[in-house]
Amino acid sequence: MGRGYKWGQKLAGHGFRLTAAREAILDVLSSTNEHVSAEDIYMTVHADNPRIGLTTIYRTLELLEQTGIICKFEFGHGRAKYELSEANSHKKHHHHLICKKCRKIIDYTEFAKAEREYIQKAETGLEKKYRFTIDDHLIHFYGICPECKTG
Amino acid sequence: MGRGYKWGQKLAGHGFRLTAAREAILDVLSSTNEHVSAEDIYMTVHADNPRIGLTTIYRTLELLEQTGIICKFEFGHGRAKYELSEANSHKKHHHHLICKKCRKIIDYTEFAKAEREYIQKAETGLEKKYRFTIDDHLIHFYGICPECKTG
DNA sequence: ATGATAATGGAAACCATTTTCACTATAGAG
DNA sequence: CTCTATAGTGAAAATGGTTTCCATTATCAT
Ligand SMILES: [Mn+2]
Ligand SMILES: [Mn+2]
Ligand SMILES: [Zn+2]
Ligand SMILES: [Zn+2]
Repeated sequence: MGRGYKWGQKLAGHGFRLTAAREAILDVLSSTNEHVSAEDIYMTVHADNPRIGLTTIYRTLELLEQTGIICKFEFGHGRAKYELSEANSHKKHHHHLICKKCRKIIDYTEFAKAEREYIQKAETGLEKKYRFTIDDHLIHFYGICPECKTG
Repeated sequence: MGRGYKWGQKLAGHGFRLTAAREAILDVLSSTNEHVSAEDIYMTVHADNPRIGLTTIYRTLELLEQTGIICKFEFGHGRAKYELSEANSHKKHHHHLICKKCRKIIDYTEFAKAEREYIQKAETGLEKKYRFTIDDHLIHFYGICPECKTG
């Protein structure tokens, strides 16, 4: 029951195999708190295993997103970024604080109570009024980080 | 004091001219409630004035965004979408409800009180804890619209 | 082992957006 | 009004992240 076991189980549950490439990609995602791009992952994986191509990175990221193992974010900075989903990391449910200048992205988990209240009220109300079935939400705050203010 | 007057003033305040192309683009944005892409705008503008090129659409959208006249959204569907900013339309402050299947986007303005409470609390707290200066936020809810459920 | 299917990598294609560059329109000086 | 500097423009080319193609390889069930 090695490190890959958990992922193997997860993927098998969706009819996929845990290959070396997939494990390498999941390793990168598991061992960072950053929000990494396909190319970030490619470069890290490539250092250890140059046989793994960028195409496989993209394919795997799509697969992992479909199976709910990772989340994809388009912060509007050109390239998509990924992180392990809540259920698959020790990260708590969080939202993002983004510096408009340097593009730093901070996960914050505070204000959970106030957030739950608002989200819950809004979701219920929107489901009723617009007859949507809502299953996800996204909250970003934008501003200037302390480094960019003084710099 | 024609229709373009207001825009002329706004742009002049930033050192820009109100040209025919810019007015045409602002007309499109003013006369829709949808979230339109550069190409949407191009096609509409092009019908009346085929001399206006797509490059100018992109350039103008960037300019209008910089001057705060419009807002750009990257909903993650490949192309950016634009709408007049709050101050420049009769739309109220709103957020978005998005169908994951058909990509329909609904503006909602409900829950303003609960939202203000949460936003206010979060912003204050985040500014204090992370020393950011926050000036914007974005909230999206995702789900399936009624048409896509029955379809 | 064998055949069926899943996974892979490199090259090419895709496609929204940006850049380049030569040209045109305009405002402001004189 | 004319001249000139500058702002604005369009077509074509470039860009760059992502996707598709296709021939090859790995893996699973029999
Ligand atoms: Mn995050
Ligand atoms: Mn909107
Ligand atoms: Zn910053
Ligand atoms: Zn729908």
